[in-house]
Amino acid sequence: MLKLSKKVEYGLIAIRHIASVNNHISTVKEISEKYIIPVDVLAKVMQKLTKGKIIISYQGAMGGYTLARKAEEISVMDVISVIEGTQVGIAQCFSEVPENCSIYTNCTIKNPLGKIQHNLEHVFSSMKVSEII
Amino acid sequence: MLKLSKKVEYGLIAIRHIASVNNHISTVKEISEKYIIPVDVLAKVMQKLTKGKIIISYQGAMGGYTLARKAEEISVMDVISVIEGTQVGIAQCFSEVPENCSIYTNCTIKNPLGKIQHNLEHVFSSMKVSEII
DNA sequence: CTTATATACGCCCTGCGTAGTCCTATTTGA
DNA sequence: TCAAATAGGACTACGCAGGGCGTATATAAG
Ligand code: SF4
Ligand code: SF4
Repeated sequence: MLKLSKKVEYGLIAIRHIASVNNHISTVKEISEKYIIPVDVLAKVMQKLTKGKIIISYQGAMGGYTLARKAEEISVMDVISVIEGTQVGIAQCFSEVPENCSIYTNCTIKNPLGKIQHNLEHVFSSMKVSEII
Repeated sequence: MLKLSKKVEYGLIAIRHIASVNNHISTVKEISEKYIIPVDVLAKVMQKLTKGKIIISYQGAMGGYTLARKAEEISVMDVISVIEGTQVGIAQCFSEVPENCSIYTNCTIKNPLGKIQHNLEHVFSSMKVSEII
């Protein structure tokens, strides 16, 4: 609970790696071997990051990935939300339509939790990839 | 992912309820009916909160629960860690022995994540139950 | 001393999300 | 044409969240 998924961690490691080699093109194979990450899992993470416009993919031989923008402009929050796909929320009513929660109308803590949610988002958004190199 | 468990939400709702009736004794039945919470689930949550010294239980007829200390002295973090039992950590290496993570030695992001972890703990610790009434 | 009302606590079931493997298609440089 | 890469779907194994049940124990009230 409250734990980041391995996919997110793998994504951060990969992005940090690319940034650390001055944004030179890097392959999944290279990264997965260096950090001992299952290659298929990392591959799909990279695909999501590509779709999320965080990295750029180059197909074919000599292909690989580079960052789509500067490391200072990529936040941990960006990475999480792109990989996770769904809206990141500390509670169901923040990540889906509120009415999905069966006790929404009776819930007395959604407002205070909203405040926490806001603070959480700030923590994740203010940490940029450039700070983790 | 990154979501609070229902148990934690139920615990917070219950504690807030007891605080809102000026710490008068409240029963599981009463709370579960008022907020439409499965009674068995709430019961076990209350038992954990009792063991964690956050609330006090009174057994037998006319029994129930009251807070063990003032609402200003109960943080959301207290509730989470007592209900969750295990150490709350944003990543495996923070909630269990670090060596459990197979890539611990190669991991380049554990330090920055540690900073986030610290900030997170601060967010949860600084929100007290007295603020959610 | 009996009964009704509580908490205490263990077992089990079900669904879903996570992590991972395998396989195939497509792109592209040499 | 071939080899190296990305793209992406199908499938499995496992653990945990959420909840349902059954039973034991404590105690106030009659
Ligand atoms: S409504 Fe209350 S209980 Fe339902 S998800 Fe939001 S916070 Fe949790
Ligand atoms: S070591 Fe790196 S990968 Fe392993 S848990 Fe800690 S942060 Fe995640």
